[in-house]
Amino acid sequence: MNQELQQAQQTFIQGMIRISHFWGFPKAMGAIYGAIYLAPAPLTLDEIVQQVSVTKGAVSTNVRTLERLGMVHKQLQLGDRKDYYIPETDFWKIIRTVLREREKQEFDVALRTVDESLAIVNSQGAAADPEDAALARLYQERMEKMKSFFNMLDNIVATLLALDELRLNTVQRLFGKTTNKES
Amino acid sequence: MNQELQQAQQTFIQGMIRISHFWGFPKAMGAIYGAIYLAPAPLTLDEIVQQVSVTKGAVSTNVRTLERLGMVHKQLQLGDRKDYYIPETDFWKIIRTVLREREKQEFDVALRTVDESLAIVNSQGAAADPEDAALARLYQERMEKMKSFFNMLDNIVATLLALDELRLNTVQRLFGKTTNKES
DNA sequence: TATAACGTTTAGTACAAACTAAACGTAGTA
DNA sequence: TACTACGTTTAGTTTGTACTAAACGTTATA
Repeated sequence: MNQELQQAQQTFIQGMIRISHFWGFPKAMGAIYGAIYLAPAPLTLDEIVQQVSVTKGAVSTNVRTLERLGMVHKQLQLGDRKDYYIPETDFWKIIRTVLREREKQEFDVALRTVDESLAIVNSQGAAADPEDAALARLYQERMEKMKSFFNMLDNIVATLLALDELRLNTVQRLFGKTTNKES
Repeated sequence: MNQELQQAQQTFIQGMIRISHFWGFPKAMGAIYGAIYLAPAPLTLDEIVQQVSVTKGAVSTNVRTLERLGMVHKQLQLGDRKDYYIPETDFWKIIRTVLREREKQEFDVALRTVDESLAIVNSQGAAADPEDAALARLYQERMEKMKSFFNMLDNIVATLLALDELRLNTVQRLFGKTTNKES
C-alpha cells in the first residue's frame, strides 16, 4: 500500500476513533470498525491487531461488541480456526440495531423510573398539609409530562425499528437529495 | 415535605442521574436538573447544593452547562446577588437546543473528517501499482458512502432544527396518541 | 503426544473526567 | 472599612473504564 492510501486510511480511522468516543463507545472500537470498513478483504483478529495498534485481548472484546451491534459480521471457514470479519456497510441497518440493542433498553428504563416515582406520589392519599398537597399535584403534573414525552420517544423509536428497508429507501430519498454541503 | 413526596423526589432524581450518565453527561447534571424540575419555586445555588448532595463548585459548573443546553433558565432579581434557576419544561425545545449545541457540531466534524480522508485518496492520480489502484477505488467508494450517510443525518438534524413549535405539535400528535405502554 | 496457532479471560495499569475542598474575586451591608 | 454572602476558579483526589500483558483453554497439526 502506497503512502497516500496509508495516510488516508489512518486519517479515516482517527475520525472513527473520535466519533466512537463522542458517542460513549471505546475509542478502540471505532478504530477497529474503521479498519474493517476499509479492508479489501475479510480481516482476521491478528490483522486487525496489526492495523490498529491495540492488543489482541482488546480487539477480541471490542470486535465482539461490534458484532453484537451488527456493525461487523464474523465469517468462519471450515478447517480454519481463524475468524474473518467483514463490515456491515448499511448504516441504516446499523442504526436500527444499535437503537434496538442499546437505546431502546435505556428508554424503557427511563420510562419505568419516572413511572415508579409517579406511583409513589399517587400512593399517598390527599396530604394532610395543604402545602404538601399542592406539591404532590405539581409532582404529578411534571412527572406525567415527562412520562408522556418518554412515551412519545419510545413510539418514535418503535416506528423506526418497524421500518423495513424499503421504507428506509424513502427516508434516503427524502433527505438525501438536498445535499446542502457539497465540497 | 412529607415522607412519600421526599421519596418520590429522590427516586425521580436517581432516574435523572441514570439517564444523564447514559447519555454521556455528568451524573450530577442529571440530579441537578431533576431537583430544579420538581421544585415548586425557583432554586438558588445553595438550595440545589442542599437537595442533591454535591458541592457548590460542582453545582456551579453543571448548572452552567444546563443553562447552555437550554435545560434551565437563570432568573435574576434586582438588589439580590443570588441566581434563581427554573426548569425548561418543553422537552422538544430542549432536544432542539441539545442537537444544535452538541450533536450538530459533532456531525459536522464527522463529515469533515471523512471528507478529509477522501481528499487524500483523490489527491493521488492513478496509482502505479494496479493493486493500489483497486484499493484506492474501494476507499473512494466506501468513504463516499459514509459521507453521503453523514450528509443525510446532517439534513435530518437540520430539518428538525428548522421545525418550529407549531410543527412539533404535529409530531406530538403523530406519535403521542398511540400510548402502547400504559401502566 | 507434543507443539503451534487460534480466540478468550484475567489481573494489573493507566488515564480521563467528575467531583471535593478551599481559596478567590466581587458586590452588597453594617 | 471591615464583614458577610454570593458565584467562580483551581488544585488535588477519586473513580470508573478501557486498555496491556500474560496466562489460559482448545483445536488442528506434526
